[in-house]
Amino acid sequence: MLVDDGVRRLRLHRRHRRHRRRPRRRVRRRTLDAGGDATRRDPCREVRDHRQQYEIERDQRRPPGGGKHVRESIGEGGRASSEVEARNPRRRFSFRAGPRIRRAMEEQDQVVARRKKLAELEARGHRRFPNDFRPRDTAAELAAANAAATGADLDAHPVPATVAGRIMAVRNFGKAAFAQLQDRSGRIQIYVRRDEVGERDFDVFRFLDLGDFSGFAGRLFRTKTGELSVLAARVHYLAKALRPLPEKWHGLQDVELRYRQRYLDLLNPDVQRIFRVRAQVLQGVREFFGARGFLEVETPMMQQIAGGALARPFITHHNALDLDLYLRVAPELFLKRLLVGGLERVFELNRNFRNEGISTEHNPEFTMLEFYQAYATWEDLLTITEELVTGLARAVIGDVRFPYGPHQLDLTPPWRRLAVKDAVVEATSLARADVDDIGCLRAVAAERDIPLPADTPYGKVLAEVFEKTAEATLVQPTFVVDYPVEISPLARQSDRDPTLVDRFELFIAGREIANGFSELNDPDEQRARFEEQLRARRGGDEEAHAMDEDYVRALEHGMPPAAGEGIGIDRLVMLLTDAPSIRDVILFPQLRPERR
RNA sequence: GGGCCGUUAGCUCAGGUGGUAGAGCAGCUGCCUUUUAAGCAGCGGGUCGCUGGUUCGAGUCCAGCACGGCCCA
Repeated sequence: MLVDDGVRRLRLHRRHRRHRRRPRRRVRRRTLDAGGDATRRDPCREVRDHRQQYEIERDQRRPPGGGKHVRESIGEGGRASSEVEARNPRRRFSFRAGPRIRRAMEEQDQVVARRKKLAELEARGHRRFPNDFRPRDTAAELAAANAAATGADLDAHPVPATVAGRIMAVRNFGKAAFAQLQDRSGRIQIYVRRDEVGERDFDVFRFLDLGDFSGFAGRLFRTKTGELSVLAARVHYLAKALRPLPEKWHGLQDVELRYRQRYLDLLNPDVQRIFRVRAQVLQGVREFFGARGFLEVETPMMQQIAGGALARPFITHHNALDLDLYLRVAPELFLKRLLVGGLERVFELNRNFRNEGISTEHNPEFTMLEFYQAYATWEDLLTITEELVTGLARAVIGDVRFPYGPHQLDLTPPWRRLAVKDAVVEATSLARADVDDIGCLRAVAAERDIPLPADTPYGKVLAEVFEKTAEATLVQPTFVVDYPVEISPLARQSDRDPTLVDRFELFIAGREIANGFSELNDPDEQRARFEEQLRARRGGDEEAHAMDEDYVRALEHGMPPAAGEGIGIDRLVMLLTDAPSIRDVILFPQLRPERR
């Protein structure tokens, strides 16, 4: 019933399209067909005629609503599709795919060929997409367990093998063939001989394409060249790939396609490796904090006040409550409420969202580790950070020294400490005394076209100049310290200098990796800081922090002295995988909508 | 937001100065029972991102737009 309905709807759809397509088909024939009517291809045709004809056809093509949807009619079906339809009128489509995708598939001769083979399999009694095959072995396990076995050993004492995976390569000899099968562990070679698998299974193999999933049962042997392979006794068809794989040698190279169709990119083992490392990092972080008595928690990602960081939030809306909500820019204020509640050591490993530009270092959603420890100060965090990051490097790379792009990084602790102002001195022509002078800083800013509103406070000017001049020069791990209070509304003031806070940021390879500080737990001071931020916000600073009354109330109930830190997981994974772009370490990075 | 670069067959890429598009892989047909990007012979496959402009003629020159990349803000 459902299917019938779908088919009918589909046909309606097609009739519709044909309507709009017809004029296009005429255009195409005239301009592109090689052997067509000679008069139509006359190169001396009057241009004016051409233009007129074109405009008439263009207007016909245009749907009544306007010109926007002309592209719906792009890529008419042509011969391939009509032939297939004639041969197999009951061919089913995925009704979830949009008409554009379905049509694109009809056009490709490769898709036609694959559908035909699927039909051949069906005709021989195979289900379209069977799901009852269970592999017992993986490629890597077979290789590891039989690494020492010679060909003679394997022949004398047969080792059974049952594997499943995607067919990545076939070398065919007519009555025998070699195939490369890829499963989650890697690849193994399969040898299929007609006199071993029999006529029926050899037929199955003939109707398999590159990219298809299949299963093989047989025994291990070694080829002339010594490669461990499965001599198949049975061939199982498991799932058809209706579309072809990317080029077998180069893989997907088009960067846009790599991100848009990550499922194809992931067939490349080098790409898989990055995401295995990422998983290793997440697991490593959990083990690290679990071992130190931290509790993993989850706090709201939809917040009524987007607090905890100076950043522009995304806005969403809750219908039942008729309430605008923000996607969180940081979990900080909620994690510190947990300190008030007595949890003392907590961490959260989850996504933040910032409504800002997209670049090689910024994705709108990114993964952040934040952890908070009562009875600790920012200086305790430095050690924890060194231990965590070097531990991850050892686990993932096996060394604390490794290359990143053109740099050779050395994470051997202790890491350098550098005051913000000293970093600016190092990176500019300013003397140490000049850095205290807002005028001098502004001059540097103007020189480098750094926009600064007239009433920007000293601390913010300093931070801007630091960011634009010094950041990129901090290649080896460096804790930058002595941050100005104006840009740190949640951090505890320094006991030695009230214009500074007890805060640090970690830079590696010119990028901010971590940000931590001793927490401000004085509710009166916190309220004053929020009010200062409100003034900046009224002055036009969209990133200034909002007032969070409940958070102040929580502090009024008493928060233990504590220190907390955030570490950007994506950037850390970039370092550990030598990835030049954050998009390389995020499975599905945000892209503009696809338009064709 | 600005600058530079890219977009050609399903994929990877060629296509001096404008003359009507090629290769490899993949696909199809045939041969081949130990190959390693298997091999040999043949065949099919393109709105050259989109829209305009210049021109007798545009993949190629010009403009705008879309998407992507890099750099800058």
